[in-house]
Amino acid sequence: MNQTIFVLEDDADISRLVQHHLEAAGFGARVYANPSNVIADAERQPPSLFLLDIMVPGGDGLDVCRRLRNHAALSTVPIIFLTARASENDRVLGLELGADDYITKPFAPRELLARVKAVLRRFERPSTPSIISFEDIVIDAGAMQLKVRGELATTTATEFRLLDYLARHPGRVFSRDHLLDAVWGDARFVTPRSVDVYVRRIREKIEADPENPRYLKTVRGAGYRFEIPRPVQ
Amino acid sequence: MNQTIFVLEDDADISRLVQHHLEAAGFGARVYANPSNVIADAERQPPSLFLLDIMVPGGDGLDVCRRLRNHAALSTVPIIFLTARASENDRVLGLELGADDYITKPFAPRELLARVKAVLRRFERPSTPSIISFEDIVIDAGAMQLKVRGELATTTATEFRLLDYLARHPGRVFSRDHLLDAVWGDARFVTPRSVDVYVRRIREKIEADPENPRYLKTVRGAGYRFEIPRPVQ
DNA sequence: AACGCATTTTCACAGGTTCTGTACACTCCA
DNA sequence: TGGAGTGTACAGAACCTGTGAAAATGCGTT
Repeated sequence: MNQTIFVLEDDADISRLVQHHLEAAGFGARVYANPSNVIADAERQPPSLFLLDIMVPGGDGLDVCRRLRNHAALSTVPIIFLTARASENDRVLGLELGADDYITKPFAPRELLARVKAVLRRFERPSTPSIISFEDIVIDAGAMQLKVRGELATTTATEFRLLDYLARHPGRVFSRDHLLDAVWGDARFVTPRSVDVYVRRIREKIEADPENPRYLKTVRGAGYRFEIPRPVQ
Repeated sequence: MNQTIFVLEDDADISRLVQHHLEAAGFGARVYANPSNVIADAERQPPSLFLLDIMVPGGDGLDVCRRLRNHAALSTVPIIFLTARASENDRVLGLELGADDYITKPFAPRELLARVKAVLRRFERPSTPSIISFEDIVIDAGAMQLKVRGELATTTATEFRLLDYLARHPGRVFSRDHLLDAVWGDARFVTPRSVDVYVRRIREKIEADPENPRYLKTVRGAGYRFEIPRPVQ
């Protein structure tokens, strides 16, 4: 996961609330009270989504929206508006400027999260093929199923995500920290050594000889690599 | 999905908005500012739906509607009108000419999508077969009936929609959040745990042994999957 | 407006599975 | 041989799901 959301909101109470719930749901959240900072930061590191209060002193959210939509690199990042109930006009204006959804204040945290997730899901790029296969293993991400030498192998969710991630970038070495970030996602506090444990369990499931792995190789001092096996000579 | 929608709308802001949201929702969208082009194009490749602005310079949407309805090949394609707020008259006229729904401007994207989907659902051809069946259960979406091992089983609306959705994508794992989005729709914000409750009730109805489901499987840490059962060996 | 019924939603708990830190054994390389 | 890096076993913690029941909601009828 590891998706970051930029929040533009000048009311400290609300922004704290929003930040808290976003983070509790596993998102990264950065809160801004000032329109110009949002865009500057976003240029360096585009977020997955903007949550913009329509009314912010010093240039309003509508203005930010307009600028984002005309911004080459940021025009595809979805935007959700936070609007006060009454301002029907603003709302419509926001939607016409290309916002993707709006939430009227006051809002329930659950609604906030539901809308955020729904918009993110809509924008999620129609990803890589659901099935990737190698010589004797097949990874079906859509079905969350793993086949090894013809047999269905059972995996836990984390095992599957880790294997899937590695197998989708064959040949590349990933550090434990990187894997924690990519697979575990949320800013959990997990020891890098846990990765070892999962690697072992995956090897037990996919490798004919877990002691001499063909696929999931250790790169000493660096991390792990999923390797496309060369035919046994 | 892969359904295309033709949009007749001369206001560039609005048409961009509409196009963007239709595409974000997975539809193909083609925008026209000019009535005659719409019909010409539609003759070559009929869309799944027309979205017509009632007021367009150079022959209005009402006129297009009339011509479409009298057009042999296109008379069955559903039509939704976009109307300005006040013009009650236009609205009535549009519906009398055979439009299937209307949306008053200004509108929320959510409303647009909801209406588009609703109309498409109404017009859905047997292209997505109304009946899907497995070894010992038959789901008849048209009749909203469920048959289990020959017996008619009664279901509530939500139970049926959930089962239908899962069964139409057999083998795929869906998270609770995804299911809420797909089955419950846009208006409600319920706990993901509610999905569990419905799954249980569906199992009680379709599974011979609800404790060991053959069809509706739990994928721990991920969600649920409707599985095509393999013959018992 | 009030009522009853069916459906939907929430909640809390129990039981089971999965996750994770730790400790220690092992391997590799200088 | 020593030290850093890696593999493994294990047990408690954390998490997830199923379940029963109650509360809330919706809906048509009286």
